[in-house]
Amino acid sequence: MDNKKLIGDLLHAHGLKKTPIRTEMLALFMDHDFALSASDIVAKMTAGHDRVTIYRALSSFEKHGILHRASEDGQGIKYALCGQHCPDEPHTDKHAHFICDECHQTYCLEDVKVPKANISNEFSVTGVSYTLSGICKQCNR
Amino acid sequence: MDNKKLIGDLLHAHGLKKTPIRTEMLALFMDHDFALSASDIVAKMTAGHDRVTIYRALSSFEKHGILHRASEDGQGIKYALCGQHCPDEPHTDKHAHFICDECHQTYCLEDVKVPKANISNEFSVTGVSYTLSGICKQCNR
DNA sequence: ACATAAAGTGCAACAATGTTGCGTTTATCG
DNA sequence: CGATAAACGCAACATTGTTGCACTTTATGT
Repeated sequence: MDNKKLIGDLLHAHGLKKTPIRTEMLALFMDHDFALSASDIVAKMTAGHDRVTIYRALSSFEKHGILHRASEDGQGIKYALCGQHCPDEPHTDKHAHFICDECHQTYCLEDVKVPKANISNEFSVTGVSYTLSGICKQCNR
Repeated sequence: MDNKKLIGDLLHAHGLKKTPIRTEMLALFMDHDFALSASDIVAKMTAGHDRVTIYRALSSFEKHGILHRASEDGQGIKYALCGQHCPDEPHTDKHAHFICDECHQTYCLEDVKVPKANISNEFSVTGVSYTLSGICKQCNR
């Protein structure tokens, strides 16, 4: 796949610069079907880059609707690529996520929509998160 | 309310010892209708106790089905009291939670049940979490 | 009441995640 | 090419959570 071109366009479309680090980061996200944390990325990058750079890139990507938070299970925030039509904050790409108890990967369940909330109107709901856990497709074999 | 007696019974029923620290901790949970984190508790306790002690008490309470994790939003794990009939791990008291974007408190929505998951059987689901966010009843006034 | 075992507490030290400030480098656009 | 804004790297720090070890307190049986 020619992700290089795709990534360049993606960055450009959001007014971000196409740097080697950010290109490699997005390539990593495209190469995995599960979510990645900052430390996952640091570990997978070819050259050893500063953690701060990764954190700042992730924040920027989230703000621009390129990535969304897939889970934050105490071992850090994991991000995944947003769908095609996800705008800047607030994100609208609302689907469920799955966290594996064995390998601790987080998967986006794109086809599982987050259920509508039915709740006392003392609370104003603006966000919903729906997260399943158990054993994932890989560990299940 | 005579929570003192209640708390003693609760601890005893789980084979835990009734110490001043743990009694005060549980009293704190009974006095608040939102979830508390380890640092919340350290701040609210009358005497300055070691963080480690609080962490270990929280873990113990969770293991014995006295507390459950209400949220873990990056600023730490918040716990809340379990319902009457919650057994030891795994917890079965499954309800939704609400996190306020303004005051950052977490509320248990005891009457909002967690929706059933409808998901590919490549994944084995054993846990579900359903968390709403927005503005809470206090901040909404 | 007393001894004992188990549970609970405190201290020190540590690991991991995430942030901020600041100076330098790099990409992009005219 | 030159200017500007974004991106990067380093140092330093805050917070959350853990572990090992020694000591204290609670509950239990006799």
